Amino acid sequence: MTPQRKDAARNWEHILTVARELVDEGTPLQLNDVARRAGLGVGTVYRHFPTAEALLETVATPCLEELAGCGRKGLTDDDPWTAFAAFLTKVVEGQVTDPALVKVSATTHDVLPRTTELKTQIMAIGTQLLARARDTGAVRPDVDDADLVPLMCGIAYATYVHSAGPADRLPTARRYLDTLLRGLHT
Amino acid sequence: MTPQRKDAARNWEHILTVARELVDEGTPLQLNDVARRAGLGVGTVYRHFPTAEALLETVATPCLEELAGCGRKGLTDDDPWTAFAAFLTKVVEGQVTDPALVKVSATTHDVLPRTTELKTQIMAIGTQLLARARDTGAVRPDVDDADLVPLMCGIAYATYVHSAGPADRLPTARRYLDTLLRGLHT
Amino acid sequence: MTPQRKDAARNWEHILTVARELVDEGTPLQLNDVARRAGLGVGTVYRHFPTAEALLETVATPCLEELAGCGRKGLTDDDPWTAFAAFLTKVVEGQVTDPALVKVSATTHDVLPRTTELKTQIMAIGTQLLARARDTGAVRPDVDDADLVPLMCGIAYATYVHSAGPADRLPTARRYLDTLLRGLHT
Amino acid sequence: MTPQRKDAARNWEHILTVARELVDEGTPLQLNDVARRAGLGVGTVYRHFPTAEALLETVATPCLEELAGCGRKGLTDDDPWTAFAAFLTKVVEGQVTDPALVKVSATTHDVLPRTTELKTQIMAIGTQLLARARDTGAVRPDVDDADLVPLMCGIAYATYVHSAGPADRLPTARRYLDTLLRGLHT
DNA sequence: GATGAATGAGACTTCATTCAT
DNA sequence: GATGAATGAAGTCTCATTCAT
Repeated sequence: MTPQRKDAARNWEHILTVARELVDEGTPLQLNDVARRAGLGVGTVYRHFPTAEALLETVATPCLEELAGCGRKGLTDDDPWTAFAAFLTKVVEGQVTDPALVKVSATTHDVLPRTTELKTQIMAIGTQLLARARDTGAVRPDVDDADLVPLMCGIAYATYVHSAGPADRLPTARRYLDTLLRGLHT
Repeated sequence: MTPQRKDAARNWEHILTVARELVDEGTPLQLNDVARRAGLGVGTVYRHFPTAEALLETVATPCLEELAGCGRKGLTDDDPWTAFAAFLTKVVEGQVTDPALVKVSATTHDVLPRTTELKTQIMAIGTQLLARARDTGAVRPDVDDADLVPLMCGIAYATYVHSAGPADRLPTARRYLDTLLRGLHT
Repeated sequence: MTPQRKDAARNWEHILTVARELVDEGTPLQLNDVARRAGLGVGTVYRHFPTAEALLETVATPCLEELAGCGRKGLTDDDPWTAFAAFLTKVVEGQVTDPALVKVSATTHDVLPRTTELKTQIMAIGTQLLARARDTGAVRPDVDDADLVPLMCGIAYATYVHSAGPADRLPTARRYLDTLLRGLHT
Repeated sequence: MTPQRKDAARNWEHILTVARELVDEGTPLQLNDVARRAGLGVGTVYRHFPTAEALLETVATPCLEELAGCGRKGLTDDDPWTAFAAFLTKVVEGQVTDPALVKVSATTHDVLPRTTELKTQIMAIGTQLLARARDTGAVRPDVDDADLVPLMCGIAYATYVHSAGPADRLPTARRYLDTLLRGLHT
């Protein structure tokens, strides 16, 4: 996936950096835009990322990887409920910090295999954490695995609707998640 | 608001019907599109609805009115918590039945005065219902008035992310809201 | 030309008043606009004035008539040069006071017979005043009748290019005309 | 300003040629029109010239440059009055040969920096030539620098009002300017 | 590989005019 | 006669994508 030639690799990185900036600004990702800001030809951007979705997913990939990592660590945590809650907190924090993550999470259809793979892993981890917590009787039977991602997206969305600026977001999101978790806890 | 002439009134209704369909399909409202589907000239649509937002808000208006009505009735309910919960349920059901409602609710800036008026009413009702419930000690202090709309939008969003088709939506939304309400309840 | 029925006559007047306002504001004359401002249906405006040009010419008519009147009086003036200069001054003052006049004067093709008639009269008067002035030897042979209207339009145009607002216009136009007249005088 | 690639340069020239034709025909410059006539996509025209004004100013640029050049030469002329008169003649001839020039001159707001620069230069030259002529006592104090551009535009406008076709224009304009100059001369 | 010019569909909007009521 | 709703051509502009250089 990562190109061979050194300059190509440099371009690839640069495009990603620019895309990250645009996403963080809330600007819709347009490949032309990215190219202009990156000081590259449109064609170059298209060569590296055939569609805007591909670019968006690539932008989101590191965050997805980090979440997967956190989740894996959480699986070794002794207290199932704490592990579960901590994981969801990570997810929500990620989504609220990174608009790319909400978009990618909310979609069923991915364009990059890597995205699907990571989303599957995260789903699986969520499923396990939920199962473990449920086994200890800490979780009510109201939700199942398929609800986790939607609920996290919902909290992120609520946060965006509520917040004036990026600064408010983290505390708001935590507050909303806490309320939800209390609802889930036995 | 509704025009006087019979043919104009018919067109107005027709445009609204078509817009409703598009909204329900999830298609972004474009006035040209509406015109084409309605078999009307673009100008006609623009005459009735100067912008897509105006049309969207008009589509959402009946639902907003219904919600306001329900809410007013809820204020007379004896049990504050039940009234509060019932109102939020209505709101979420509305949003999940009608995508227009989520969009209109999630925006701060309205183009129709009527929309602002209704949203203000609904907000006021929510505020009162929340205050009454809180006064009886039924509600934790985690949330305040400004959280109600975002949370309802969040639940609707979560529902859309989760659901395969419109059919799943109502039960899912209720389930999510119930969980949230349990988190809010003392 | 003037309609029979009293209400029709009233409408006719009203349309004209509104059109006058728009012209004075520098707004391009649009029959829809006129109708809206007049609180009348478009159809009514169209009935009275089939085209924007017809309306514009009608707006300009009183000024044209006044100019014709002034000119006729000027023909009886004893001093041919003074009469000539005074007439051109009137014309320029009219054009600079009334944007409709420049437009109507600058066009060859009129839509109302009355306009053509008045423009012809004014032309004829200009021709005579010029001839009389020339006969006394007061005017250089540089210009002929066909130059009078263009030159007056040119001065009006120069004035509009120069001026910040309507207030500056009259003195500027007079200054420009004086210079021109000095150039014409023997 | 001119693009690097050969085909792009060709298009740029072609667009300019077409625009020139439209301007000469008296057709208002519309980018769509230009594209159609040039057999190019609209986007191509927009890429080269973001607005109709930008295109119009680019069309006018060569004439403006030539005028600036003439003016600079005129500053070295021994006879201030002749130099002044000759410069104004050039200006008027330019405006009457090229309708773009009148429009660009009559506007205060330019979109291309180059246009502003050239107009400023020409203004400065006019100011100096006028000052020099006035210092020798050759010019009446009736006009000042701010009148030069409006007066030239006025003469051009008068010429367009007068003339049947392009052929008449040059002699007419010269005649009008001569008369004006006589009015300015001591 | 990199470039960025070209493309043209399509969205948005305005407006002169017609014609049903 | 009066009304104003309807029309749709035409203008403006944007943007995703292709392809010649």
